[in-house]
Amino acid sequence: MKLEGHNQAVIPSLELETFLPYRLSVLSNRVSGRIARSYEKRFGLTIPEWRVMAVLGRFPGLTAAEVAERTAMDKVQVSRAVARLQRAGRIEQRTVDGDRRAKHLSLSAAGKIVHGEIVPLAREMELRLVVALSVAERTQLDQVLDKLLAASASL
Amino acid sequence: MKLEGHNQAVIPSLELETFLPYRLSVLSNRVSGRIARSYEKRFGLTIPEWRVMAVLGRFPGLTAAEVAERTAMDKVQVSRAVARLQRAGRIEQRTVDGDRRAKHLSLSAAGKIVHGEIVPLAREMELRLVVALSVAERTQLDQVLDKLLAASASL
DNA sequence: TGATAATGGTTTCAGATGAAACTATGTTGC
DNA sequence: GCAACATAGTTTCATCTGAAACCATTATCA
Repeated sequence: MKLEGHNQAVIPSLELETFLPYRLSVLSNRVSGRIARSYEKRFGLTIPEWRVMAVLGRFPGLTAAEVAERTAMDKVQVSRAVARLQRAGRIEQRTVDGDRRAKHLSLSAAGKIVHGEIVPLAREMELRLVVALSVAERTQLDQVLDKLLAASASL
Repeated sequence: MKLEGHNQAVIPSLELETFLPYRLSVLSNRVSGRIARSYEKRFGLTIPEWRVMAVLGRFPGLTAAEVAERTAMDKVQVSRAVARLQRAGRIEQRTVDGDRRAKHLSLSAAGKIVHGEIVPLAREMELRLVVALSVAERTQLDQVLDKLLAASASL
């Protein structure tokens, strides 16, 4: 005997607004998009280009493959970003004897200047986001993100 | 008098691996990508198409503009996703008298079947992610995400 | 050695994308 | 009623993208 007041089958539905992957996606797209627009306007940089610059600012001399690994970009993206950055004179490459395939990349003087201007800008954006959180919440967020990132690696 | 053991200027650098927007982006791309691959393979659906189906599964009869609003997609994306879904016979549209511009969309019978198969799959992916967290952490995550989403809206 | 495989990186090709222009329908104010 | 504007949705165009094919160099090993 049915207790429901109707005979419609219960369809499993997905509430996007409470679905974690969706929420992450909306948040991430908004934040990255916002930051990207600001340096796109000022320096004509795309997100991949900026990522390459960010990582080279910290680890000069990486090869394209190493950049790809550290930025979670694929090698095609890196190759194209590097090509554009070079045309714009923002990075330099140098071949180390031993392996003539690998290009060791680093920021040029001009690139360092751009890098130096964007970093505070990016940090400010991050700050504007986390001011919404208490100190305790920021710690929680970091820990939870660590765990989720680890879990996501083995999906 | 300098205390540092070197005279190199301190260059503000950005540690991508601790930079919140970056971490969010990596996590989100991994998760969405993983889910997307699974329904891409089985049903040939793209992310925008799946999002449209998800929201129509829950709110049949929405117009394209309303779908766009609920999914955080733009109207072009929705228009194209709808076109493809229709070609594949997964949604239906109906014009309500009153406004002949608006198309009210809903899943077709075939669309409902696909929808019904993907939802558990998506939920399982979400589950595989959050099992890495304690119950308390899940609550924290939800609250923190609420706050970040609100903050990100006014960046 | 020299053949085969592996690696670093680039190019090609076909499809995806977003911004802006466009078509069609509705609304507003006179 | 009708000119001007707003809205729903589509199309166009130029650019971006990822997968696979590709080239060059280095490693493996019979």
